[in-house]
Formats: sequence, C-alpha cells, structure tokens
Amino acid sequence: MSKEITSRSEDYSQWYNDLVLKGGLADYSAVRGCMVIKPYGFALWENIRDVLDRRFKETGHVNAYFPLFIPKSFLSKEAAHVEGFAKECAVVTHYRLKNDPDGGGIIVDPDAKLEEELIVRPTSETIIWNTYKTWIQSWRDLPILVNQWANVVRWEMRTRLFLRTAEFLWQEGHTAHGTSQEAIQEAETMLEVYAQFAEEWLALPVIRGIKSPNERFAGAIDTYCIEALMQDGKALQAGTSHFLGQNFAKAFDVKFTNKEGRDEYVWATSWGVSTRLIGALIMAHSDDQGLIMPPKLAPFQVVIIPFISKKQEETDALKNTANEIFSALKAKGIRVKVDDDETKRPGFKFAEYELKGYPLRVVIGPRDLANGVVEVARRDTKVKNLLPLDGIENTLENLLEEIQNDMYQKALTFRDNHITEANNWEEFTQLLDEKGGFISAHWDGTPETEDKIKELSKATIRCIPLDNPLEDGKCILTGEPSNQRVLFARAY
RNA sequence: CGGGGUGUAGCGCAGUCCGGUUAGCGUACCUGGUUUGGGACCAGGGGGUCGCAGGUUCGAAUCCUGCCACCCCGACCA
Repeated sequence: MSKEITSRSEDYSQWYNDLVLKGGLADYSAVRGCMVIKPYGFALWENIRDVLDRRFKETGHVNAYFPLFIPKSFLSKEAAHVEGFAKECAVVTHYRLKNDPDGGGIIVDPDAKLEEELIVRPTSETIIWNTYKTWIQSWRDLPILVNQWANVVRWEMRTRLFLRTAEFLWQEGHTAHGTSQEAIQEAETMLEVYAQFAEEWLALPVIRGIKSPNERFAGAIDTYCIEALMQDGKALQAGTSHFLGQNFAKAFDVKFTNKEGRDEYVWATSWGVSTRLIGALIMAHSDDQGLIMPPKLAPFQVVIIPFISKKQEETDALKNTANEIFSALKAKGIRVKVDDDETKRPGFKFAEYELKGYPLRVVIGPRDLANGVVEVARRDTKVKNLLPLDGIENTLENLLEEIQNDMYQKALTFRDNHITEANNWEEFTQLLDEKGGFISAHWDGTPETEDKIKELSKATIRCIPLDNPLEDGKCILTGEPSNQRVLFARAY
C-alpha cells in the first residue's frame, strides 16, 4: 500500500483523508457516515478528554449520564430546537425483529411498533431538562453544573472523517442557574475553558466570539464560539457555549422558588466540544509527510529507535541505552516508546513515525554511542541534531515544550496573516477566492443580508469577536450603516 | 436529492472503447537467504465467485438491461 500523502497543494480534501487513514487515526466503517476510531486516534481523544474533564471539575462541574433515546414528543417542546434538529434525526420505531415468513432473512416485526417513536439524541437538552424538572424546586437546588461524555447522532447528508460524522463523541455540559447573569457568566467561563484548551493544548489559536442570529444554536439566546483557521484558509468552529435563557425551562416547565418565595423559571446554558477537535488538530498542523501532533496531547511524545547491528553485543548495548533513556523519560512522566523491532529497517520506521506525527524521534546507532550522542529529530521542523546522551531526558523535555510553543506560534502567525479587512464587495469576494481566511467586514446586522452574502459568496459570519472594537462603516453588500466589523469566512 | 466518478487479491491500480490462452501489475502477506545510518534485495509461494442479478454469444471483467454500494462536488451541519 502506498503511504504517500497527497500534497496539500493538489487537493486538500484528499490530503486530509490521507492523514486520517494513513496516520492510523480512523477508518471508514460498514455504516455510511460513521467511522471507526482506531486505537491511535482514540488515545488522542482520551488525552483530550482527560484534560477537559479535569478542567470541568476544576470549574465546579460533575459528570452524569442521560439516555441515548429521547421520546419524540420531547424534541418538539422547544420550537426553535425542533426546527433546528428535526431534519437530521435517526428514529427508532420498532423494538423487535423476526424471521421473514416469506423466506430468507430477518425483518422488522410489524407487531413490535413503539407507541411513541424514540429519537437517537442529536443533543441532550430535552431529555436533560425533562429530568431537571424533577431535580429543581428551590433556589437551594441551584446551580446544577452537570456534564456528560456521550455519543450523539446527526444524520448529515454529507460526512467527513472527524469533522462531520453521523455519529460522534463529545461532551455536553448542561447547567441550571437562578439568575440570567450567573448563566451568562457560566457560558462565558466555559468558552474560555475551551479557548485556553485549544491554544495551550491543541496549539490552535482561536477567536472567541459570539454567533450571529443565523448561526446561533437552535433554542439559544446567544451562542458563544471559538473559531479556528485551517491551512486551506477555511474556518472551523471548534467549540460552542450557549446561553439558553429560560427557553428550555419554559418548554419543560422548570421553576424554582426564589429567596423571596416567588416562582421563577430557571436560566440555562449548554456547551460542548466533540471529536471534531481531532479534525481541527489534523488540518491545522499536519504537512505532506503526515500528521504533526502537539506534544501535550500526542499519544506518544517520543519514540526511541535503536539500530540493529550485525554484532549481537552491539545491538544489546544500543537497546540498553534505548531502555535507559526510556526509563529516564518515563520517570519524568513523558509518554515514550522504544521501537526495537528487528524485522523493520530504520528508514521504514522513520517514515512511519513521521506519518503518525510523533513529536520527537531519538535514534541511537553504534557511531553515536561511541561519541556519547544520539540523533534527535523534530517532527514539526524536521530538523535533526546530534545531542549529548548525558542528560538527554532534560533536553528532550525542553524540546517538547519548545515544539508545543513553536507549533502554536506558527499557527498563530498563519492565522493572523489571514485576517484581512475588506471594505467593499469586490475586495470581499476577491479575498475569499484568492486568499481565504477570515475577512473582517462591515455588515448591516440583518439576517437577510447575511443570507444573501452566504448565497453569493458561500461565506458565513463566523463570529463577532468578543473584544470587537466599535467602528462606523457601511455594509459591504447593502451599504447600510454598521457600527462594527464582523468576521466572515468559508467554513467547514 | 442534483452533478461527476469508481467498483477486478488486504491496499492501490491496469485490462473494458474494439469479447477470445490459465485475468495481470505494484504493494502487502508466507518461506529461505543476504541485509539494516531514510520506506532493503534475491529466489520461491499463497491469495480472485472481476459489486449483484438477468440477458446476448461457441465464448463475457469486456456488449445489453436492471439493481446495489462507495467516493468527490453542491444543498444541510459541530
């Protein structure tokens, strides 16, 4: 099988698929639109999950689990919500199969029809708010700060490994509060948790912002988001946090008695990130040789490859040194593996670990050992250096940190070089076609104009940045007055 | 659902237009040997209902009809 990765300049779509498949992260599955996450890809997801879960707990949240199935009637209780999700729901209608009386296979038993159909959750707001109703009576019951790690199903027409699969893994936080301010604060706090995670761990700079009404979550008052930029100039929504107001509380009749003894509807938030983060990481950092993992999340941060020599005692010495480095790194909590497989040649191993994106490769040969050095190769820059064996664990530890920072800086420079102002329609469309990235432009604030711009250019408003400066201008499409620029982009 | 494309060995493909030995190539796999500082080499070997179902023909991967699956581009979306 060819291990060559399609060049980015040829076809980004193929390049991306190659990275996922040949990098060993995931496979297509027998079920259309669903993927198999392979052990290497899942190890990455586990690392992401662990860090986020820790942060959620540090910010006062606890984990729980709600059912996969949602009665159909629940979904329709919140008007905007059902509107947003109805078109992509998988529905369970029967609970039994039987042998086909007309021969051959097995059929759905028509006698086993469910009285009420069940929806496979596309998100859990409805089932959770139905539950919260029974949990909340008094102001003393608030806030409720619950998160769940789960899978959800959205029957998308077109799918893409990690970026948009019919089933995906995610976490969804669902909180209930006594006041509007407290809920807004929660939504903003969680957005910041996501943003910091993206920047510090994924090495992915993001823009914190708020969605325009068109892009808002179905059922939310405000949707906060982090938007990242991929190497092909398209934007990717990497996480969202919603202020739901009292919409779900009203739909599910969730009231609490406040300190003054009056009944009030509860204020809500929800927030989530998904396995899409892995797609973001791939598209933002990889190159034509394969994946590039940020050290902080890489399933393995260092691979040590001792050469295999004709002389057994030489091989033994090389392996011993490899194991010594392994132990020293392990002691520092660094994720490391030794590849002393004698059946594969070094060149093959080098290419393989580059494909998988291991941040650092340490190679030990007889020549090196005699000189008291090892060869250390960085995946991100592909620079190789001979470094002293003495104290190598410290050198490597520092290098990992350097790689993490360099990857972030590189992505940041790219992102910042791809935020461009456009002051009229010609500039706008030209930038979209020729440069890509985020385009900062005035918009008259109406959903109609946003729709029109999308129709004409395929670009959407990614967000209104949180720290956006006010500035008088004219809408690039209609010429109507505007008091701030917003960020447009073509997006995944 | 519209437009385009592809189904032949685990993977990647040629062969199909113009029907004709035993269906081929690369890679992967197995055995033996030599190798090992950037995807090794030599020799031998195993593996196929040519997507499915019909039809035409002395003869079908190839022609005809119908069906199915998947990929890419759009609409939808985290």
